[in-house]
Amino acid sequence: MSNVINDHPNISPRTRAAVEEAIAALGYRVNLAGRHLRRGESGVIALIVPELDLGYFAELSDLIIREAKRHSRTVLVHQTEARREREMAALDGFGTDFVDGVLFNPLAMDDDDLDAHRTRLPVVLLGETPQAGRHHHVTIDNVRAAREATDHLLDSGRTRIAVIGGRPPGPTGTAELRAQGYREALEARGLEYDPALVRPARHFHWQDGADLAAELVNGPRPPDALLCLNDPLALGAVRALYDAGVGVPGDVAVVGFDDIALGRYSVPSLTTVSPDKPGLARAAVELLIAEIEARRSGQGATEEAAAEPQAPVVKEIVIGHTLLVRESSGPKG
Amino acid sequence: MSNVINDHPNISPRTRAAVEEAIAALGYRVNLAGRHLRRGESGVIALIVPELDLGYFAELSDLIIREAKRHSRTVLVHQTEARREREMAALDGFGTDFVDGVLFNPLAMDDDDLDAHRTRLPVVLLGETPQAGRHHHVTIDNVRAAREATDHLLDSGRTRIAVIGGRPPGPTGTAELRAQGYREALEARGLEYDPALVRPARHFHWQDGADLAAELVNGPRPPDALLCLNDPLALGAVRALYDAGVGVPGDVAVVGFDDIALGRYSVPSLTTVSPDKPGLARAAVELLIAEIEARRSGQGATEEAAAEPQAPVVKEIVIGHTLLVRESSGPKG
DNA sequence: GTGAAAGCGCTAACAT
DNA sequence: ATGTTAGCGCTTTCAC
Repeated sequence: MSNVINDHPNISPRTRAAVEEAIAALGYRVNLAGRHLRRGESGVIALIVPELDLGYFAELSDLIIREAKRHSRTVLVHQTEARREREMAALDGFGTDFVDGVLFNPLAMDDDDLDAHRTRLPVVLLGETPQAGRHHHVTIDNVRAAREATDHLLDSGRTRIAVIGGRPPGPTGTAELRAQGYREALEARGLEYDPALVRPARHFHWQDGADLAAELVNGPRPPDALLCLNDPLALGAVRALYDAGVGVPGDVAVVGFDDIALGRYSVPSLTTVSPDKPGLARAAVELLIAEIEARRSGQGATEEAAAEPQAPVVKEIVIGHTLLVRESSGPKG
Repeated sequence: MSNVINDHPNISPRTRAAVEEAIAALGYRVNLAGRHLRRGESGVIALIVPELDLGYFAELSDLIIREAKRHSRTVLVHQTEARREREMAALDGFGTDFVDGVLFNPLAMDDDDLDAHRTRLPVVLLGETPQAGRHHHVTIDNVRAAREATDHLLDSGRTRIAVIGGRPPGPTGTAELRAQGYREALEARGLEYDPALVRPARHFHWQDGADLAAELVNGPRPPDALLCLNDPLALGAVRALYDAGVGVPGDVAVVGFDDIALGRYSVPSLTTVSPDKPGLARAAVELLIAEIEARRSGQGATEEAAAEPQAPVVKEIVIGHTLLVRESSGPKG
């Protein structure tokens, strides 16, 4: 069987035709197990995300799967529920064994965890801007996005803006970066930063948004705007405000992040920061595949080069974003 | 290396300990490619669904992945966008090659397609009640569920109930079965069935729900209730009614199907038919794995048995459901 | 330009 | 109870 040679070298047209006919006649299909064993590459990449039903990750997964297919790869999706142990396990454990590389959107693991964690696989990080990463990563400019969203709220006359899902500004993680953008926007106008307005969320789900919004509006000095660090939090908040008889946007404006489809159809429709998801999917898949191929050919190259611990070049790709202004941040009433 | 033998036969405790220590010391991990090639089984099953960001399928996928992991299997998720060609391709094409079996939720393919389609892989169908299936399937009782939902609307004083996403009652597919349940509920009370009230949807998305609801309430004889065949359609409809100044549930009641998380937090919260998703996930995975194992051992058994075209026993498992009554179908105002 | 053969890492059958 | 071995289907190298 010289048929497999088909893929690359030179072959006479007649033989090729004959072989192709035989293939069709016998209904032959390559056995991926054999190929995988021989090549050491399965053609499968893993995508590790917190949770698919957050909307954002469902949409992103879809785009990544399509993009991977364009490159003849299959995608295996793992969910971590944003739990640190599960993120660790997904990077290294069950299900990672026949995968060529990993696209990873960490939520619970921080920079230190990531640095400490040694993986034999190529990894591309999504949605974070890790401080001193050993891995490539692709992300939006979270600080700037949060700052723009906050500016938008300030421009529309809001003065007490709470952050739902925020954590004190710090070097690590999406939440901190967005909180930092928020703080910068306040400082640029000489406004006071009130830590009481920044409320961390554990799960970034509807329920957390609802609970935190209820707490805030029932508190001593209620806010007149909510900067919610993702759309589910924002939609939960909207629901809680409705229950509390608080008008949106009349009494309180609400802004989210991620632009999930539902925000367009909710009542009121949701103002949100929309990352360029197709761009993100494309960049991430291409970066990962490049890394996989680099390592493969890198191995065969110089012995000395192979002795190096890791490729030293870490790429960071910043994806564009847009603030979509919709009903939930309309004029104060 | 006798270590691999570990898995099954008898071995002395001392040797086992020694081998395990060596494994730990060397950081050895089994190579799945080798195992796959040798065993002819990859430990991966495919899950083929229309779209993850419909909420329902994201939640279901999550449950199925968990369930599969309990059985030491990994799940590969494919999306078909409810397009017939992509459903066909997913059953047989790229990405199916290193999979031991398939869980398939068809939307576009009908009974005939399914019967015509020959797959070498074990298949379990989800969410349908195919007429003369060659495959196992697990589903809810769609006729009864739709009938209960319709009864609920009739009980609350509604008289003109439209079906969004419905297709004329017929033997095939979820939509037809639900429409049939709707019709039965009407007939049981001697009410007239008005085909103009049954509106098919192409995509079962928010937008379709919004469009169809708008059409209906702006029509000559607007309905006072909407039976929407999934939750996204229902949420889209709610949004369109709000835009049209129609009160929910005051003027029009809305009911959905599938119980996606968002329906609990929407304004108003959504009455919906809630299938027992964990039960569905469990039954589906167990059925598929049983089938995979049956075929594997079946091959080795009698030569004559292997000559039979297909195992003749097709199992149908019916999963429970509940009607969750929430705000969107409250009293008429 | 084409065919032959070795070997990827594993498991199941067999020999010890 | 343990060690040895053949061979799963593919790709790559090498000989023709």
